[in-house]
Amino acid sequence: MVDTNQPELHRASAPIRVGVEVVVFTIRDESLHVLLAPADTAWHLPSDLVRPDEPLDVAARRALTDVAGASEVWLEQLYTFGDVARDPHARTISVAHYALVSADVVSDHADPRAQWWPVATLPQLMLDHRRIIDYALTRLRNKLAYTTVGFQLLPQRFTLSELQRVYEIILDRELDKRNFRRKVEMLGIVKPTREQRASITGRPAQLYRFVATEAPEVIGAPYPLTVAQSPVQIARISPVLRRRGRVVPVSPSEGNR
Amino acid sequence: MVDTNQPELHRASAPIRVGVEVVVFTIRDESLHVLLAPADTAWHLPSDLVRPDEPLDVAARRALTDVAGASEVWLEQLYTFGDVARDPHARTISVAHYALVSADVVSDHADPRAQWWPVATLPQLMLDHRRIIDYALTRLRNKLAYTTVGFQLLPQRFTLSELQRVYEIILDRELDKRNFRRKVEMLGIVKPTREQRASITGRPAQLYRFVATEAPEVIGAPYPLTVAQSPVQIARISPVLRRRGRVVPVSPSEGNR
DNA sequence: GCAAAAGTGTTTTCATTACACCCATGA
DNA sequence: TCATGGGTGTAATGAAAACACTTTTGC
Repeated sequence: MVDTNQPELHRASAPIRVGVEVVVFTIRDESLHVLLAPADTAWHLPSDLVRPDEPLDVAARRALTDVAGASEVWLEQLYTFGDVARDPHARTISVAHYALVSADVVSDHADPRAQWWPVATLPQLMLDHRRIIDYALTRLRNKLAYTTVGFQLLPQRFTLSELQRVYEIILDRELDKRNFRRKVEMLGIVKPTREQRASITGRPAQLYRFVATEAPEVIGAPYPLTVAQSPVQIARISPVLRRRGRVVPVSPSEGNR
Repeated sequence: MVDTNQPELHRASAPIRVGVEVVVFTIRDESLHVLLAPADTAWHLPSDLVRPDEPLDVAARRALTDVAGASEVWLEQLYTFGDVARDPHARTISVAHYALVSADVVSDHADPRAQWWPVATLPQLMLDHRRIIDYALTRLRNKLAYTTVGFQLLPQRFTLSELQRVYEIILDRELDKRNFRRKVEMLGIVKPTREQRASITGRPAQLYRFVATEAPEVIGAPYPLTVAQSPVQIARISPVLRRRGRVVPVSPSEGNR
């Protein structure tokens, strides 16, 4: 809150618990997976309560590390879920995050019971975690089209075919090889390395690395996106209009573009 | 949080305060304004603490109503600011929202000391409220280009020139009248009414109303944005690439597109 | 030599842009 | 009649989409 100068506006500090949840995405076996940990009757996202002396992202990174092992991964705040009844035990608001990891980063989990689940066939989930995953997936699809987040799902060096597969898997749609390569080339966001990768069969592929682009700030950091936007549209998203009334209940904001 | 089945993962409930803040935008005098309330030495956003028995959006709407009077307005969650030091008095995380209101809706404030400030010339602000406004503005600019939020800043009936002015003011750029009208026409998101508005001088203008479009869900609601996206691009945003490293600190996620 | 994946250009289509004049009204 | 804002169409540009064959390697 804010108005420490206007104590009359403030009510007694409320016993609301603050937690973080992390939807950890990776690509394995040609499909998008989410990391889940088992509980008694259902699975759940990596999560924890926020400590009084730590920022939200640190809590999220800790939750992630406890389950996945890795912590040096791309992480972004997603949305804050605060329904009164979302956790029947105690009023708990959850600052949900999502993370993207390369399959080579987290092969061995810190929590051995944790498992990767394909987003297409998720198990029974606790509380509102299904909804959180759905929203994270929506956000990921959106951001994939106008940012370079997709690279976070690949190792440092990758082939253009691998990059294209990332896009195809997440967007769930085939892309034209030549158009894709021309676009990536034109954007100047990859650079060939001196290495090639021998494929199991067929011609060896050139290995590329991701290369940072012009603008001063990092995707995922909002405030510095002062004026100019809309970078890196690799795949056009189908133009469908959305309906919309005049007064709208607040709910997970489509998120941020 | 989640794992009520794994109490060992949980730490004692933390004394963290949960607040909401609302960036209320409107257009007046040909520029975008934000509603602020005065405190001793600085101005601040409408805000309040979240009560244990209310959802976040209800708290936000209450904070809004207390200051602005109106409550039947468009409201969306923006981002959750949770830096440890953002409020020196007590650890307080703030679930920031933004609201769009038509100038005709809030002429008389509930709090008579509240004032509209042009976003271009804001006064001294409390805590991190400047940053919250900056981010809300970024989000608004982004969403304006691919959603129909802009209509929330207009009364029920409006002229196409008024609509165009909304876009020009927020995007801070002139738009071509014919191109703008063709686009709006093509999108089918406005419908002429039987009324006209006599302008102070010159030809009377046709009044239009906003009309909902195809897709099943409401903008601002994320999870139902299942697959298809990218509607209503009224103004193209300049194509600038953003730089991006591999590991990114979490910060106000550009938000959601 | 053949199976398998890598790599490479051109044409069509469509949306965005740029651009200038007539119309209806009140004073 | 004139000042003011409302209203209208067409051509040029540029990005996205569609489309098929050659190359390199291992076996």
